[in-house]
Amino acid sequence: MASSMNASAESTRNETEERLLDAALTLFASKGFAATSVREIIEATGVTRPVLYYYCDSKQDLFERVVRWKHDDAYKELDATISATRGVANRLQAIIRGTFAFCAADPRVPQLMFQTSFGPVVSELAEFLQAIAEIRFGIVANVMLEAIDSGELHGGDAHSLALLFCSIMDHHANALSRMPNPEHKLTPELADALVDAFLYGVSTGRRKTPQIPETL
Amino acid sequence: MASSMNASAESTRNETEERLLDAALTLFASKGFAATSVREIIEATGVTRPVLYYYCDSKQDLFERVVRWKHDDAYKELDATISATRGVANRLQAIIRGTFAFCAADPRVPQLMFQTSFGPVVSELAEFLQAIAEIRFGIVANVMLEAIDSGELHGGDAHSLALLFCSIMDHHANALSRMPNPEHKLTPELADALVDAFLYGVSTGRRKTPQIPETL
DNA sequence: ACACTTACTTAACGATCGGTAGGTTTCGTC
DNA sequence: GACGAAACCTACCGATCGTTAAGTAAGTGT
Repeated sequence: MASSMNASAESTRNETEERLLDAALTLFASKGFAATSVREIIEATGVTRPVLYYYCDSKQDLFERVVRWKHDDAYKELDATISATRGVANRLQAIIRGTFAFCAADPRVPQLMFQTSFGPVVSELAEFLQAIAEIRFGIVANVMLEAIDSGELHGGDAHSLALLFCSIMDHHANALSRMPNPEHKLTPELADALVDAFLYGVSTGRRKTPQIPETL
Repeated sequence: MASSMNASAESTRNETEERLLDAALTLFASKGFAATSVREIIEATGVTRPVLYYYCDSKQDLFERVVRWKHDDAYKELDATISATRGVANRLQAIIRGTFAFCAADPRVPQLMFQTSFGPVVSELAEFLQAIAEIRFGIVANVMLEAIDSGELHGGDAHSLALLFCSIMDHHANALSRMPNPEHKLTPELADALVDAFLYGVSTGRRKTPQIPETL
């Protein structure tokens, strides 16, 4: 006892609250919303149940805070790198490198994030998660739009190309973060190679322009 | 009642059992394993709870049967089309067209299938689902291996290229099957365009060969 | 007539779920 | 040293969970 001489007290967030969020992140990321009980979360944190409800309104509220917490970090970084970069190749490289670095640093993040877009629908959370996902997608779609307008890209509309690029990026981030040592797999080298594959394809044969139909 | 004069009575499967599996598919696909209760399943089927346990050992057993049921259908079709086709472009086209058609015919299938690989880990099911996923991936990886050996593809090893292709195919199948009217979106035209994008890229600029590092 | 299987029923089991009422300690402020 | 807010506790709530015991009605073979 009396061990928590925490000098920082950064922002208004308590140390207990932080541990609660962190434990919730771990469990929600690996087991999902429905399969994770508040009892598991409080046991992992080392507090009693009313403490959790002292900091959060409900299990759902806790989940949303965990998602927003990590998503906001990722989103800010992404937005900053894009406005500091010119040219579609460089921008896509920045996006995917940043995403990989973020996911490699904490594999729980992609595991949480992607289960919300690929996993089962949690009806209470659907609206909230939809909005979160659209922010991210919108950023990429904007990059594509500018690149089409400037003649750097072709083969589909901005939405289709964004979906294609996010396919590649997200699927790799997701799949590799679930394997052992994701930090050795989600490398800048892989990121760059995937951008090249997106831009130039992997065929040895003569070039041909894809015509992706509008998906929206 | 008495409306279901189903002539087939195929195999040994009872009509009640079939309805049970179908209701389970609907619910597991949309809400996931943990969030779906056996009570919901039996209510949707219109039977009592012991009937479910008459046909299945447990909730887990029911889930595995539902997954195997649909997966086996998809897998057989896939395997057949590949061995009947030559050349990587044609084979990939056959794979993705078949997958899209299968997903468009019943959007519950991809929703169930992908939540098992991208969704939260259900520890009791992890091993079973891992094996299922590897069958599918292995088929694609084999196609890539042959195409690399024959000099049709470059830019990475078979495993990496399979991961890249599955990224594109699976993500589109998943995302579009969750939108309204998936049957109008998961079209052969989209399938073909995605194969082209995989092979030739979407850049207007000069060609360049990607070098995807090994991810395994 | 009897046994046996198939396809169900009603009624309940213990365990766990999310959430809370109400009391206690700690601590800065006046 | 009185006082309220913040941070926590014990103990319990009703609801729902997966699962089962025990019984029944209808057919089927002998």
